[in-house]
Parts: sequence; structure tokens; C-alpha cells
Amino acid sequence: MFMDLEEQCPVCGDKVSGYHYGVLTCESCKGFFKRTVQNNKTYVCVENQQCKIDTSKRKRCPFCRFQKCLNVGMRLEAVRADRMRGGRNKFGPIYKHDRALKQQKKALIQARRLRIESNQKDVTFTSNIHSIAILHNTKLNPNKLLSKPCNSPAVLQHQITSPSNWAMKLENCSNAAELAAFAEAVVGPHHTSSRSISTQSPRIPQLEIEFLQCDPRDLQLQKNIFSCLQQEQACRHIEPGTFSSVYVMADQLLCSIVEWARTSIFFKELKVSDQMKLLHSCWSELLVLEIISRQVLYGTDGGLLLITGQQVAPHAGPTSVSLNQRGTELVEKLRMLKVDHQEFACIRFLILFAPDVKELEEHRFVESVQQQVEGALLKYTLASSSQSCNRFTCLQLYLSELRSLSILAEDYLYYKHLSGEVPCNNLLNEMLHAKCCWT
DNA sequence: ACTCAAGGCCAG
DNA sequence: CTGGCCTTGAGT
Repeated sequence: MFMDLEEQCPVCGDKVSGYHYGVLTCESCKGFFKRTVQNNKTYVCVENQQCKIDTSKRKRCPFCRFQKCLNVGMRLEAVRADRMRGGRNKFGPIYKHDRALKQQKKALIQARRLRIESNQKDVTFTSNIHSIAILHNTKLNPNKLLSKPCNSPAVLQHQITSPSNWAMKLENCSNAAELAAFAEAVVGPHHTSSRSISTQSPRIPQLEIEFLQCDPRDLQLQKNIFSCLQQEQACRHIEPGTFSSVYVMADQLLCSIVEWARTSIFFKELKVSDQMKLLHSCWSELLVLEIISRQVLYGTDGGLLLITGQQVAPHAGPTSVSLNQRGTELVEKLRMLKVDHQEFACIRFLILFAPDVKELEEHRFVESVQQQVEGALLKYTLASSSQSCNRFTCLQLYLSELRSLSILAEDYLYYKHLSGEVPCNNLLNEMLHAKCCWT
């Protein structure tokens, strides 16, 4: 079996010996984590709880070592309460998927490197220096997929009450710019790339260009969806075209939204706890916006255009029909207004930075970002249309319609979630579960 | 039969 | 307590 010998333990940097408790770690950190959890140990840090952990210092502060174990995503619940030996745990398929993903990424990095070497003049590379820098400096983190929750009540409770699961997701997801670079390495610049638009439109304010550069990219997402669907079909015999397959897509879309957010300008400056609060509050709105903006920018009247390029008819049921109807109406309005990429990019940020979210530690920062985004959007509508004031007001109006639509969508998904007719172990379920615990 | 992540063992 | 090596056993 493939094992990357260059791989370093994310806790101490020692040589990785395999997946242990959810993460590729060395043998010593595996043992340390096991002993700590099995024997219910508590440690105290004599410094300021920020000790550096490496191979030479890892013995010095068990407190910080254990904290780092948790931070990189090692899972308490993978230590068996009954101490049973051997066999496999529920993470098995996830480890497999993760390995495949790492392989894929490695191949893509190589492909990109080859392209860079063979074609230094390529415009996308010079305009994309930031992505390249990130690509080459970021250590690929294997934990992205491992942050999916499992469904046992005790564990679920742990994941909901403790921020670690979310924090882990936010800290360990791979970078959106990195993914964009991967996608470009394989197929070249995306034809709908916001960068190509931004370089052609000098009148766009600087801030908007920044927003656009955080635009989630479709190609990697499509790949993820296809691979997830394949996996779901293999594991759970989910038929293509059923609600479950749509649910899988929605979940992947949600993952991409979280990835987009956590690497975005301003948002990445926030404390993880605030990031979580914001995302918990607006995920459904962003999800609906993603679907709607796709219809507005690329869709035809033939039905719902999915990111995979398929068009589907709405599913039966009163809520679904109502959702579809109101969604279609909103799409029509946005189409009439000819809302473009730039404006959608701003709207995403407007939704994300909602200052009315309760108990934000950096409330003033969120508020000031919201104001800046509003300013940028106003400036843009002023520059692009003679009836700009009206246009800006219209956009705000449609934004509130989007909000109410997203509440309906959330309720619909929640109903499906409760009735159990959805795939489990995903981010969407986690969000819906949080909904039932918090509201 | 093989794989590989669990737990166990024990010299240092 | 640490960490390298060993044993185990469900899943493939």
C-alpha cells in the first residue's frame, strides 16, 4: 500500500506511521494520545499554554502536546472505551477517501509544476502568484474529510457542544486558492474565472477584486461531488437522481462554501469561534445564493441547473414545489436586473458578515466589514448603471427575499433530516442538528 | 489471505 | 512516562 515517507506528524513533525485516531501521525503521538484518553489524564502547562511541540520538545509539556493532538484533529471517540483490539473503526472508508484525495492532490501539484516549468509566460500564473505561493507553502492537511461527524448520540453531543469539530474544519480545510490552482493545473484557467473578468474591467473597485478572488471555484467542487456520489452509490446504494443524491450535492456545496469563507479576506482574520457563529447563522442563505446565482448566470428555463451540469426537475411535495416556485421567481428578478459575478461576490460577503449574529467577540469588526462591503457594492452599482440607487435598493430587497427563502429551504432540509431519508455523516446534517439544538 | 488501525507490551 | 515493536481482528 502507498505510504508517503516524506509525511510529517502534524503534532511533532516526526515520521508518520499511519492513520491514528483520525490523523496521519507518528507512533509516539499515537501512543501519547491513547494513554491520555484511556487513562483520563489531565495535564497542566507551566508556561502560557503555547509551548512549541517538536520531536525534541514533545516530552516537555504534555498539556500542549495533547492540545495540539486535538487541534490537528485526533479524535477522542476513536479510542475505544471497551479496549477491544484489532478490527476496523467507522473511519475506515474516510481514511481511504482521504488517501485517494492526497494522491490526487500530489499528482495535481506535479502537473502544475510541470506546467509552470514549461510555460512561464502563462497569464494565469502571473496573475495568480498568491495561489502559487499558498500552493507551495501550505502543507496539505489530511484531516479535511475526517471532520465529518459520526452519528452515535454521545459523540454527536460532544461535537455539537464542543467547538473543536468546527474549529477543526475551519482550521484544517485545504485552501480555496489552493484548490483553484489545482483545478487550473489540470484544465487551465476556468472560462468563467472571476480573475479574467476582473482584469478586463478596470472600473471595479479594489475591494471587489479582492472579493472576486475569493470566489469559490467550480471544478474541484464538481470533482468532489462526483467522487462523493460514487462513494455514496457504492456504500449505500443511492440511486442517481434521487433526493439523496441532491442532498450529497448540497452537502458538498456547503463544504465548498465553508472552504471559501475560511480562506476569504476579512473572514480569515476572525477568531474561529466567531467564524463558527457566522457560518452557523448564514449557511443556508449562502447555499441558496450559490444555487440561485448559478441559475441567474448560467441557467436556462429548463429546470434547476446543478453544478454538475445536469438539469433536474423539482421533487414532489408542497414545500419543494413552493421552494421551487419562489426560487424561480427570485431568479427571474435577478436575471431582469442582470446581476453579475461581481455583485454576487459582494452579496456573499454581505450575507457572511451579518453583524446581528449574537455574542460575536469581534462584533465591531464584522460590522465594519459589512459596511465596507455595502460601500463597495453601492460604488459598483453606481459605476455600472445609471439607475444605480434603484439598483442597490432592489438588490437589498431581493436579499431579504433570499433570506426568507433560505429559512424555508432550511426547514425543508430539516424535515428530510428528521425523517431520516438522507445520507448521514456530513456537514449538512451537522448544521441541521445544530439548528435543532439551538433553536 | 491480506490490510492496517486499533490495543498491548516492556526496555529505557 | 515514553515510544518502538508486537498482536489482534473487522473489513476488503
